[in-house]
Amino acid sequence: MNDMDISRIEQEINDFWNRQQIYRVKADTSKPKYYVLDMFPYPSGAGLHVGHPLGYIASDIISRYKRLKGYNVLHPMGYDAFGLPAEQYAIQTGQHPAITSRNNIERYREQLDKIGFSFDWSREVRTCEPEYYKWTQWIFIQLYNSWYNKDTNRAEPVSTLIKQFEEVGSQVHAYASPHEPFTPNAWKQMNEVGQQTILLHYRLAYLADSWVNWCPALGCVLANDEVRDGVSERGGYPVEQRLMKQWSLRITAYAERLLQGLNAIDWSESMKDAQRNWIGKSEGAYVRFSVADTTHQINVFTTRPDTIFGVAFMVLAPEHDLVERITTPEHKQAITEYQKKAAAKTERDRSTDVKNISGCFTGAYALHPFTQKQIPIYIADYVLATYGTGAVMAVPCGDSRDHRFAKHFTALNPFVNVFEGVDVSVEACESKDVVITNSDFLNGLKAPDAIQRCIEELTRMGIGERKTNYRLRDAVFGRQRYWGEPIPVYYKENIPYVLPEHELPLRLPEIDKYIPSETGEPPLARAKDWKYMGIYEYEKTTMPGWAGSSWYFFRYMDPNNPSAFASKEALHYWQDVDFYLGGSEHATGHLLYFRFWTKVLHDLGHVPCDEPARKLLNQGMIQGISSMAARIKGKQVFVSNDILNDYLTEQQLSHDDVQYVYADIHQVSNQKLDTEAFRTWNADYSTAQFVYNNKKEFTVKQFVEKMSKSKYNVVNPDDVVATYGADCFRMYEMFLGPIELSKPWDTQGIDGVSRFIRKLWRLFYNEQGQQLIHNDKAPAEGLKILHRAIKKVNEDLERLSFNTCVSTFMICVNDLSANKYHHAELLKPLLTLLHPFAPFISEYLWLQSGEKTSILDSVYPVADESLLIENTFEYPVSVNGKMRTKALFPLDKDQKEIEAETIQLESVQKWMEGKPVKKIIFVKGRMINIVV
RNA sequence: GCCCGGGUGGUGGAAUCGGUAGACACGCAGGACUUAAAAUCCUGUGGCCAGCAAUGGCUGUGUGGGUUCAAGUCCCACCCCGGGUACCA
Repeated sequence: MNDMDISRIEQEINDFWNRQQIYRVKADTSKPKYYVLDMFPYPSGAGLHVGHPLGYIASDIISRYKRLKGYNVLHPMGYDAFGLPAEQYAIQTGQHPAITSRNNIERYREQLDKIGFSFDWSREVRTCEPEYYKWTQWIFIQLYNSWYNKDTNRAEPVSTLIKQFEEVGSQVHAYASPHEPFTPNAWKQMNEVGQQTILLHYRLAYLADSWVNWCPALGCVLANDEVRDGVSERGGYPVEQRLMKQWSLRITAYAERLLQGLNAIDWSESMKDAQRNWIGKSEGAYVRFSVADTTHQINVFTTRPDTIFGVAFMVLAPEHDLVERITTPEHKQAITEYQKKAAAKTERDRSTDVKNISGCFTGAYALHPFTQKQIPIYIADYVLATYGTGAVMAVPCGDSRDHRFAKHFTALNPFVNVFEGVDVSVEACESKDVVITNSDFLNGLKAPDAIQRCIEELTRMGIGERKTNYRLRDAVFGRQRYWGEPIPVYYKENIPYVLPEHELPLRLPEIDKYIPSETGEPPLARAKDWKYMGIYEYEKTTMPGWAGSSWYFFRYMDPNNPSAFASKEALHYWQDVDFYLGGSEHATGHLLYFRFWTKVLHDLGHVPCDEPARKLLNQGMIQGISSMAARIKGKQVFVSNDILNDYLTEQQLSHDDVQYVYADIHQVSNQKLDTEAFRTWNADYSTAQFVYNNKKEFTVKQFVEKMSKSKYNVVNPDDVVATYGADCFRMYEMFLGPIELSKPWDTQGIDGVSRFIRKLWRLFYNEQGQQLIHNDKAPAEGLKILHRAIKKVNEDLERLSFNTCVSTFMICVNDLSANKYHHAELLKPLLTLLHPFAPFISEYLWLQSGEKTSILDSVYPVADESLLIENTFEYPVSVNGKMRTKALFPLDKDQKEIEAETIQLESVQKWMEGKPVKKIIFVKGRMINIVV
């Protein structure tokens, strides 16, 4: 080959790898296993854009690196194929989502194949295939058939719960939904319906009422995302909060273990923080307040029982059960109106908007447990029904929301301040570093002591107790959608029963339209004759998007197993994920559920590991750069953005006369628009006139936003690969910056990587296409160049700094080129070192240099430290902390001598200005600082 | 609002443990080669000031304070941008 023909090389090497089936992996006990996993993509209709492969490239580098280091690497890929966009598309076009999903997957596969990933495609999974979701349903059944035993601290089969019911009745130590207590005898005498109803309160998958955003016009529940200003984003219909009976998973039983488990895994602290905050453990107390003149009690959770003497009012969530019962007749109307207003807001709006304080007095009063004083009871939307007990004791001096509320309602002023020597007139004091006063038996105690003392007293009086609360809520599992896993449940006398395992999968039935039924039921209600055994109604909701992704990593271990979700052998060999890579936006969704399911499966003895992923890396997003051309409103006149102001002045126009329109990113280079391409791109612009700057250029305004078709800023990896080759694309994505940061895609700079690859090529071939590589002994300087790179790349890969690896390769190749080093002893280890980043060219040059087997079977180079030892160091010399000069000293030279010589340096003397030396800071091999 | 990130030249970024700020690239400017262009190669390139020049000085990591012999890095306060906020995936 005369010169580098990248597409031919990539083709040739791809064929070579395919012939060898080089990415097929099997359990092999002679090697240590290493499981590298990417968060699998949702196959959207838009195809892959340049942002998707970022993480896949990084994980592919790790996979190849580990393989070269002797590990048996599992590196699979699949598709998270159930989801809303496909369903939305189906609603609009009538196309079955299975078909669009299949097409999208095909397109994804084509794109992925071009980038040279080492995926073992024989292990591909698709969550929407019955062979896969059979096992998602199977896991649901395991959840349904389990309860959480607080004594053994794990999930157990419901059979052990029934045994305990027979012995101790509802005294069993379990995580359960609230229900009436019962005795062992009462249990035994219950009929089937009664027993099943009780059991549902304990199952890890259970039916319960949950608050949802219900949109009557669309006949479905909406995500907070899909609701804006109280109306649906689609169509603008009103949305209300409604209680709905839904399947939920009892993740709260695992709150403490999910929290503790974080200590044992190598995830970033920020990711762990996000999960810790989400779980939201807080320690405090339950306190029961009686409602004056009634038998009702308001149970509140508080983390600050020490401030109980500062309670100025009570606040219930507008949805709280007691509201109806305690509101006095004269306040009824106002309360009902307020409830309606609150119901129109999403939970997010309610907790976000702290500036608009609102609330409504119920007319009822609670009694202070210690003073028996009357405390007014309000409802307010800042109290959420879903957190704690849905009621708070409001202490204006100690809580900023309560403080704002009190300031807003003059009737609540003045309020008691229970903190000694703290001014709370302007804002609340939330610190626990305070001494309590105005508080009877708590007076003089520090807050932490007062908390303990108060809980003791509440417990003694039987009106409260110590309580650990979690913000984490049970996960609602049912969706009013079509394109998801059917929940394998049927109803008999209104009691849900799960399908027998041997009848799985319960296939998604065909329906005529992908919208709710005429009666407002979920789409599955449209399925004709869809009944269990032809008699019993099936569950009509489907599973959420996260169901299939909560366990997929197990399926990759044994993807085609028809009789188990994965064999015991496969699970035992592959265990867990060693390296997991995906976006940080999954912090509190997927990553929590995936840990939860793993723990449940572990408790039930199905999998060996308790945590799914030992190590996690979050890659950032690649954003798009949008370009907009300035156009004079109502005219076909476009003005170069850099001279826009001058033009406007000249024409006596203002900025209001300017309208910016999108230009396609492909017509723009270096902020300059190809005006001819722009003109032909859109028929509307065919008569456009352009006002150029004095260089005859037309510049556009550019800014960063999410990559999206409608913004004309999508860059497709295929185009980049076609122009520059896969190796260059891979290296450039890594070169862009730290993997975990988000950054806009900009091809400025890709030429540098492309030049690097050509430079590498020139180490092997001259312009005439003659091989330059030879077997002479490499000089010490050459070895030093190589081993410096080996050391740095190894270190950087271990700390996942991919961008600096690329720089290191550039430095190495620059140095080798400058010295005209073409020794095989230098170049061949370099190829192996480079292989994870640039698999095609490294494999090609490897084979061309006479090797018969793949570079993937070569030995990864190890840095020889002895080659890198330096004898001297050029010390930066500072005087009073300012760097003034440099001085070269042997590294083994005595510190005293160096100090003495340094002081004598002319430039040092100059800056010392004759002042006496106070101190000399000497850090060997780093710096010298002279303090005068 | 709350939680989690981030802010360094014209641009992407480097500086791993508190120790030479700007590695490596892009871009730009100048030069070589060429009939010309592309490609390639060489030189310069944070800003300001002085000097013909070598060079020297000042300044500089979002803003304002602080700790330290020494701060991009640590602490306090603030500003701006991105992500999440429980039915988008």
